[in-house]
Amino acid sequence: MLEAAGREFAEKGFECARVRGICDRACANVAAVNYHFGDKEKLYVAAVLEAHRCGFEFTTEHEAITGAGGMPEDRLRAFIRHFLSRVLAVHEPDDWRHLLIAREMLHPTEASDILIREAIRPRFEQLLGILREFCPEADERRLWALAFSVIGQCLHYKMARPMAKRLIGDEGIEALDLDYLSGHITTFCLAALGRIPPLGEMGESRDVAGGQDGAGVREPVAGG
Amino acid sequence: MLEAAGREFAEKGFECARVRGICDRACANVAAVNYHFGDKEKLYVAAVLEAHRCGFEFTTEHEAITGAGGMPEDRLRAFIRHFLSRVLAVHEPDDWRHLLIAREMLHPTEASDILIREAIRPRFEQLLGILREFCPEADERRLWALAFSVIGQCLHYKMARPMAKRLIGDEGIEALDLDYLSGHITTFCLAALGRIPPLGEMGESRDVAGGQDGAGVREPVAGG
Amino acid sequence: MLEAAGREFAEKGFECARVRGICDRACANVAAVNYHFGDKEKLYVAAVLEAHRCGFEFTTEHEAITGAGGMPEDRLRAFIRHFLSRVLAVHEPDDWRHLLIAREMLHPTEASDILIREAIRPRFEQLLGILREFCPEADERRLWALAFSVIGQCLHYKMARPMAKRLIGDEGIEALDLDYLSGHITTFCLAALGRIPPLGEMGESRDVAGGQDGAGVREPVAGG
Amino acid sequence: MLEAAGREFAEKGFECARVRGICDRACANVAAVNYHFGDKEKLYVAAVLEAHRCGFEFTTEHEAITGAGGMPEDRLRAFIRHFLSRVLAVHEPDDWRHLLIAREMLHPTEASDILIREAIRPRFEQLLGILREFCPEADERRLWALAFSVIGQCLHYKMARPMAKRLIGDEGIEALDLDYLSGHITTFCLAALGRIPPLGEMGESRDVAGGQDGAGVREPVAGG
DNA sequence: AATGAATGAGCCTTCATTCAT
DNA sequence: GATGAATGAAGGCTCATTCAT
Repeated sequence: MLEAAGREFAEKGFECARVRGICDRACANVAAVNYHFGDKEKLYVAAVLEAHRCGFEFTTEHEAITGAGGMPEDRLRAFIRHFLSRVLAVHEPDDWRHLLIAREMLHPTEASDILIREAIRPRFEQLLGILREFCPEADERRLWALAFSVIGQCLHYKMARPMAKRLIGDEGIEALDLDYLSGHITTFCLAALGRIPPLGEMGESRDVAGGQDGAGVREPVAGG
Repeated sequence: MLEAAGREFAEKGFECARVRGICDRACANVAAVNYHFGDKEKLYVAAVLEAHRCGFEFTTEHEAITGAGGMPEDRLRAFIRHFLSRVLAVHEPDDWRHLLIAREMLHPTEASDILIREAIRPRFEQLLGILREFCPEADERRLWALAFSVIGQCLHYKMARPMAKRLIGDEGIEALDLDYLSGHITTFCLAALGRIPPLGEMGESRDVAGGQDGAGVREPVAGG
Repeated sequence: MLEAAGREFAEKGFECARVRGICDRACANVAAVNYHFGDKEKLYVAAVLEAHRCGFEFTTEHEAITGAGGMPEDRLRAFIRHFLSRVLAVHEPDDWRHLLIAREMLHPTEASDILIREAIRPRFEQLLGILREFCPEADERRLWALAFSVIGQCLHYKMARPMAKRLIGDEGIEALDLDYLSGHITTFCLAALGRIPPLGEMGESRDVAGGQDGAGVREPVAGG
Repeated sequence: MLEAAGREFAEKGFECARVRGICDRACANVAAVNYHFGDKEKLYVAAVLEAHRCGFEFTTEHEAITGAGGMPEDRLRAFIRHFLSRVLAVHEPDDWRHLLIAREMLHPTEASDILIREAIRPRFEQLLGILREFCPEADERRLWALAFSVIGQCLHYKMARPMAKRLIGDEGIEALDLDYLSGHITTFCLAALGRIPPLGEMGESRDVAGGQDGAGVREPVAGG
């Protein structure tokens, strides 16, 4: 039931989702949602919170990977890759959870409160923590801007994907896969942060000693 | 009328916008939209194209500013500032145009065709041109990724603003104003591209000799 | 519900019938028709088919009466009387069924397909069969014309009744009741077919030895 | 304008006719009908009366043809042929006048009053007069029934034509053209009235000495 | 005089919700 | 406890009519 609701809400949004559509997916009666959840809106909140549990698992898992015990570069690389993997997963057919959360980011509802508190803010703080290691004396505002620069680059592939697809074509989009993009964004950020030579300054022959995922930080970039 | 429609569509989206709501805003009869535009969908397209005219003016103006005759750094700085100024304008009360275009980016409709062709693609190509000056030997894919890194950082403040507001508070958001953000993003990108010293490597006392807009590229960043 | 719909459709036609009107008659909600039948058109088809069931019963009953085992004269007489009884019933207050079928005859819709196949064509073929006994060597075209002559005389009292009422007055119309008309039309046809002395040639005193229904074939006609 | 209105009303009926459709046909403004006629209904009446003028001409012409100075047989034959020619003309594309009048016969409106008085009743009385010559001693009721038998046979090809087309096919309908049908109906009636040998009693070789139109009364009918 | 613009009533349909079973 | 039937509110759209020009 929550599964069905989540899919419908993720695909069509709250307003355009039809309770009949949800009940059809769940092979349940039309009255079921009102019976079990009282209300379409309450069902939506329930679905978001269901999706959030996944986010919580993600956070936990995330911390295991990007947790405090490692080089900042590695932690940032892991963060970006992990975050990006979720972003790109949105458009896989059965991943309604992240799509639903994405909708919440654009149009927060009351369901967002708990979502932010338990899933999003922890990751955000974690990213701030990583960035603070790069720029220990940066003030809060700078850290925010840096964090949004990281997040923005990743999230863009979720938010503006349909438009991007029109700009560079289906093949173009597919060429920008997880490996390539996580490598690119990590490189971009680390270069900006001065931890690796900047892009555009050196040839494609730059050392590519690698990221955990083979799409390492130092892969060749555009030559200058 | 288009004004009213644009606001309603921008606020609520196509499906949830009510033609009655539009006509109320416009102090017109419910039948007015069908009389003047045929139906709700045609009105939507008309509103998007109306919004696009602004984008077209923007492009023209843009090219004057960021046109080929200057240093790549200056052109990129101008691009980012100009683009960001449009992005941040979205949430001003009477700027429904950019919000509507943002909706189109998430869910392209038939109205997007002309929008992309005449407004978005030219800007995109322009950005690619600027980036190509930084990385003359980069392949297409790299240029795309770079462009999306630039655009993503800017667009994030439109796309995820509600969520960001919850994360860092109203005051936090207001602190990230046009001057600060355009400076930050330009710095971030130029550093990544190796045209300025990277962030995080030097003190806040770095030379800030200036951008045209006073929020110069080389303003102090996070200290190291 | 079908009752209400049938009445409304019969009275006003498909386009002018109002689903609100139907639901009012049926003391049901406006949404009832869409709930039960999908939309107005499907309801119309359902109503026509409901009306058709009566036609089907009629056909069955009809065949029992006019079936092959009898003199052609008797079979034709029975056919005419039976057909005419249905025709004249149209204007009884609660007989929407035949009126609805009459509408279908003027403006066939998709509902007509089954109607023709199961109700109208069998009767038509039956009449052709009867006529063929009178004129065994007639070609198809002649039989069609004969059949339409029979049917046309009967149907006229349904089709053009309002006009006829204005021409000969209410009393005139009422004088042309089932007994009289079935007698007249049968006489007219049989005379034309040569089975009885023609009208206009003999006095009103002609033998009236009777039809099964008392309004026999050979009743006195116009004197000569 | 009346031309346009007449066509639209004839094709679609009063309710389904659209004043915009009428004005489009007439290349006039939407407000024209209300300006010139006050009202859709008043325009309808005007169109019917316009159509009636043709009926009046018809009556005049008719009387010239079927007028008192001739054999009753010839006058009846002329009446049937003339009437039938109008009936069959209904389905020609530009003959909206008769179609409009036909609509009035099914659903008389206030426009019918003058129509009946000046166009229909005279013809009806004329037919009664002809029939009275065949049956001089028949009472009024008998004459009415006879008249309706004549009219009904003719009118059937207007009223039930769509249904007939489905029963006997397009080719069947086309085989029943004016010559054939006027011959058939005249024969049928004259035989019923005893003025010619009945149908079904003699072979196809019967003498066909002719009607004015070559589709004479005595053409071969189905043999017996 | 004649028209383009605008209106309000009304129609069919959809949908979340409720009710009786 | 759970469901199929039914409801009323609301939405988009059409159309004859009116109004200001």
